[in-house]
Amino acid sequence: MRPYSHFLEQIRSAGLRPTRQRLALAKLLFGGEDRHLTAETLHADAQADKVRVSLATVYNTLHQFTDAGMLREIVVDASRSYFDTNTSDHHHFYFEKDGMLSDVPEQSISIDKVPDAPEGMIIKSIDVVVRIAEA
Amino acid sequence: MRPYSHFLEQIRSAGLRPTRQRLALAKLLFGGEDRHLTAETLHADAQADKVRVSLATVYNTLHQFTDAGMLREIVVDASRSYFDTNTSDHHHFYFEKDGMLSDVPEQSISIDKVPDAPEGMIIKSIDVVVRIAEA
DNA sequence: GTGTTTGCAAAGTGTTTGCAATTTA
DNA sequence: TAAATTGCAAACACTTTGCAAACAC
Repeated sequence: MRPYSHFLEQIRSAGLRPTRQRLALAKLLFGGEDRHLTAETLHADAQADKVRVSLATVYNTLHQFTDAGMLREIVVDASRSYFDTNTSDHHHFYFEKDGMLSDVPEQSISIDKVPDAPEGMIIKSIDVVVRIAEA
Repeated sequence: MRPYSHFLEQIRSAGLRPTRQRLALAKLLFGGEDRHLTAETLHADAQADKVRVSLATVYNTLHQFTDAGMLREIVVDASRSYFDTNTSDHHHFYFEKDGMLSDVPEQSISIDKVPDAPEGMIIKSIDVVVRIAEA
């Protein structure tokens, strides 16, 4: 597990004050394996970990971390926001039945020929979602 | 413009009764060029066309048409549902600034190597969204 | 006539906001 | 102590639902 100071520094360099809540959430988010999450699941994790954080603060923090490039938002469902601690370029399987996300193994998909952005615009990202249903 | 009977038949074959509302919406949806829309925009179009339809019925109809394969739902924004009258396999540009969608020209992008679906599951679709921002 | 569909208003869901109290620096 | 942050509850935007009246067949 990374040292406490790592999270502290990470939060500071995002221009944010390392509050108890942000430190606890950063530890949950970045302290282990990469993960996919929603505000609800992170809030539940915090509670399970006996960390007192309001849902509003979870939302604020998720957005602040996303703006700082520490998280990536994944849009797969019209009614829930997902975030990914892995901000590198990769694609997702979305299991519609249970609302779970997982990464598509890097070598198993590839995009040829990236389209040009219209004049005066830039491509922010190319998001690929492979929707999975039961056979 | 397609004849009235076309829409009537299209709705019937979806197992739905061709009500005044469904006919009017089908005409708006399928009577011209392919289009991208939300419940709100379709509702506004109906009003502009002097068609009295409630927003609830617009939502119901969009889902019924989607289930019947007449529309395709496009997920690009965590807080709004988009639909596309073009149900064939193609990808989208999403302009974050104004919430507009447009098709990616077919030849300008291509997916190599489609990943395998996990055991016992099937790939329902592979959705590609190219997010566009101002330069 | 029977079963389907509509429209309304109410309820629901996930998310954001306003603001006083608290915390950080 | 000045500025940032938190938590609550209220507000929000979009969508769904319950149900009586209207409609299709």
